[in-house]
Amino acid sequence: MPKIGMEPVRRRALITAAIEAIHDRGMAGLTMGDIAKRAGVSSALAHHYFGSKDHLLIATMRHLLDELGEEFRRRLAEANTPEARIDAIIEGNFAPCQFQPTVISAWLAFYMQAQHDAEAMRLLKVYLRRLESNLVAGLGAMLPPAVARDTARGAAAMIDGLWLRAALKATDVPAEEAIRLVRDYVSSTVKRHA
Amino acid sequence: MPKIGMEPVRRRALITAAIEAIHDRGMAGLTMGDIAKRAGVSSALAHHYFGSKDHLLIATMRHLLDELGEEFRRRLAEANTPEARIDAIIEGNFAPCQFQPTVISAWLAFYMQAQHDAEAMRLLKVYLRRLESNLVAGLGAMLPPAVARDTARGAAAMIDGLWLRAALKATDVPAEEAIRLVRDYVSSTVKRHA
DNA sequence: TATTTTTGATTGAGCCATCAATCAACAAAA
DNA sequence: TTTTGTTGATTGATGGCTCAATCAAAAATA
Repeated sequence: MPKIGMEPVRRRALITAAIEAIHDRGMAGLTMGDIAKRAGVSSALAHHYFGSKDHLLIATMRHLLDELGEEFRRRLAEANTPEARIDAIIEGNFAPCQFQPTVISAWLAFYMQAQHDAEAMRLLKVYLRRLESNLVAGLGAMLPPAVARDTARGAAAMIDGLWLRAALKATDVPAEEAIRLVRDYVSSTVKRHA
Repeated sequence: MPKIGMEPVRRRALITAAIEAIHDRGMAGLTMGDIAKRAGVSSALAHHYFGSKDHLLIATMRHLLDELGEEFRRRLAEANTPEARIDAIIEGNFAPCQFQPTVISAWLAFYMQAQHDAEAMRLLKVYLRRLESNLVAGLGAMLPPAVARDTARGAAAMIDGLWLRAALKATDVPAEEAIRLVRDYVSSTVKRHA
């Protein structure tokens, strides 16, 4: 019973399916057929909407960026003090909808892809710059510029590292603990320079 | 002009070639033919020595682990104080031979592979545990147990995150700066608890 | 309202290229 | 001549992508 206006629904479903497929097949074993099957459609339809596997992947990455960006926007809108803004960024990174095995795997794949795909690299830099500038903006109000930049880099690195580790569940570090670790790092640096 | 005793030479060359191929083709575009060509041999020879693509990949991962382990061993052998041991671990992670785009890409691929490959996961856990226990061992002499564990996790995460960022050269963070960031984090935590 | 036309949604079948893996054969050292 | 090193040719399977055809809803027309 095909209805009209299916395009956005299918695009969404295929992107979600791609994220899942990346998670449990890996980039090497990723096929359009598998993705399409997970989305409940034929592989031909996936090609119809995205043109090619590469395009679907790029769209998936863009989706990840958008979701995370939206998460930040929501939280930053309610943060009034510099401290609250820092917390918003830290907690945004570990929000339940982001801090999931499938999503983390997809981000990992994204990082890999960026090494040999110019568009992926471009998108990734958007994320990196946004994260760092958000952190610097918050920290700038509490620390000397040089220290603020260092701390932003350290915190950003710690966040990414905690993501990486969460991907494997090798050492089970739940979101709350991750948040606490980054927060402690930042707040102790701020206190030291008070 | 085939000589005798080629096996270790070929194995080495193929593994290095695999690391390079992963870096600039990605896991998706990785082929035995490409790897073999980079190593200057036929793809048949790669199969002859490794049996299969999977085996070659596992051997490559094992090689990465061995190299890093050796780096640690060398540095830890000359470290007498707890402080020196911490430094040895931090600096070992950013040693020139480790902190290279190709090697970092391979580690990234390794992380991804671990999500759906049991052997890769097993190997990766070896690395994670070794890093964390080395850090905890050094920090235990200077900090209360709970704080030592947290700091070890924070430092380990920061190290991995700095690696991740170095992979892209998006935000150019040279080794010395990375080392300084992690060291500052650890030393300021130690001072705070002195 | 009934009928025709149009159009978006969808797929099965299949082409074509690629690639992992195998094999038979050959060259050089021992 | 046995062993080790090596390759080109081959194959079987797989997967990206195309295409012609179908189907059902919407729009247009009578």
